[in-house]
Amino acid sequence: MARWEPDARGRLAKAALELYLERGFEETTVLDIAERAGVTERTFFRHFTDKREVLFLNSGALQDAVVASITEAPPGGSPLEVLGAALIEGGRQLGVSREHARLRMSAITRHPSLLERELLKLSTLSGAASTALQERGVAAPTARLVADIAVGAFSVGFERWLDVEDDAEADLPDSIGATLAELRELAAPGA
Amino acid sequence: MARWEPDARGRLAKAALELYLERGFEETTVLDIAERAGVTERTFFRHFTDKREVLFLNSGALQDAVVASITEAPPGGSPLEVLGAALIEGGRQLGVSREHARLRMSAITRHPSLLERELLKLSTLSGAASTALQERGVAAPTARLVADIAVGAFSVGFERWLDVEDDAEADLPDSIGATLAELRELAAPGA
DNA sequence: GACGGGATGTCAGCGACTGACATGACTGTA
DNA sequence: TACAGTCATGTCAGTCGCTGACATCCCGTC
Repeated sequence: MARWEPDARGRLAKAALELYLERGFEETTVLDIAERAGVTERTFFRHFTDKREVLFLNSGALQDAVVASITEAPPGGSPLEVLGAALIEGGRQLGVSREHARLRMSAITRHPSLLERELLKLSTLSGAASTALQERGVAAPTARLVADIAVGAFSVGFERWLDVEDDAEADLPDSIGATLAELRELAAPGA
Repeated sequence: MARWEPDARGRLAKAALELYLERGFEETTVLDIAERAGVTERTFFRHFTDKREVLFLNSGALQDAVVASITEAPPGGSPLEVLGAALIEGGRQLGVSREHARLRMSAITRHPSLLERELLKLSTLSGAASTALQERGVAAPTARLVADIAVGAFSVGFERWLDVEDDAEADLPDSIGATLAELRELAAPGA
C-alpha cells in the first residue's frame, strides 16, 4: 500500500489547511500545497478533485454513519426522532478534535468558495438522510423537509460545540441533541 | 444608461441559461455565452463575478424584501412567526414565472457547481434574516437556528411550488406557508 | 464642436484543472 | 536472482476561468 513517502493524501490535506490559514485560500497556489507536501501539482489533483475538496477528506464518514444509523433504527418513532438520533450518533462517531475542527472552520468561513463546498456537503448529507428515511416508509416530501431541517440543526449544534469555552463541558452529541430539542420548542405552536 | 445594444447584462443571463440547458454547464464556455449575447468575454466578467453567478441575477431582491419585512414587522410574535411571515411576503414579491424558475432550477440541479452557489445564496439569506431578527432583540443563537430552519422550509416550499401540476393551484406564498405549517407539525413534541 | 465619463474592446498573463505518456517503486513468481 | 506486472507518481502540453492595464467608442453637456 505505502510506497515512496507514505500518506501523500494526508500530507496534502495538512499542508493545505496550514497554508489556507497562513496566507488565505486565494493566495495559496495548488503548487504551493504540493511543494510543501513534497509531491507534484499533478499528484494533488489525483487525490482531490479540486482545490476546495482538500478540506473535506472525511465528510463521507459522517454520512455513512448517519445513513447506517437510520437504516438500523428500530421501527416506530417519528421521522424527526429517528433522524435526530442518527445525527447524534453520527456526531459521536465523528471523533474529530475541537482544535482541528476550529482551525478547519476558521479557514472555511474565511472564504465563500470554501463555505459553498461545506454547504454542498451538508446538502448531500441531507439528501442521503432523506433517501434513508424514505426507505423506512416516510413520504418523500416529508422526508425531504425533515432531513433539511434536522441537518440544519446538526450544523448549528456543531458550531455551538465549537463555541463552548470550557473544554470539559463540550460534548458534540450533547450539543446536537440540545439544538434539536430547542428546534422542537421554537417550532411548537405556542412559541 | 443604455448605450450600444441595451441590457447586455440581461442578454448575457438569457444566453447563459439557454446554453447551460442546451449543452450543460461544463460544456459551455464563457466565450460561447458572450458571443451569443453579442459582447466580449471580458464584458461578461464586468457584469458577473464568475460563470455561476450569471444564474443568480435577482437573488438580492428576495433578501432585501425579507429583511425589510422583518424590520417593519409589528412588535410581538415569536421569531419563527415573524420570519415565516417575512419569507411568505418575500415569495409574494419575487414575481418569477414558474416556467422560468423551473428551467433555472433544472440547470442548477444538473451541476453541483451551480447547486453550491444556490446553497450559498440561501445561506446568505439565512444570515441576513438572522441579523434582522437579532436587531429585534432575539438572542443570537436562537436567531441563527430559527433563520436556518425557516429558510430551509422556504427552500422546500419553493421546490414544492415548482412540482405542482395544475398551474391554477400553484401559489408560491401558499406553498411556503404550508411548508412552514408542516414544519411546526413535524417538530411538535407529540409527532 | 470640444470635453468628460461610463461601458466596451483588446491584449497579455496567471492559475486551476485535465489527458497522454513516461518512470519509478514495490510485489509476486519462476 | 531475475523478470513481469501494477500502481502511485512525474512530466508535458494544452484549455479555460478570470484579472489588470490600456485603448476606444458612444453619449450627454457646455
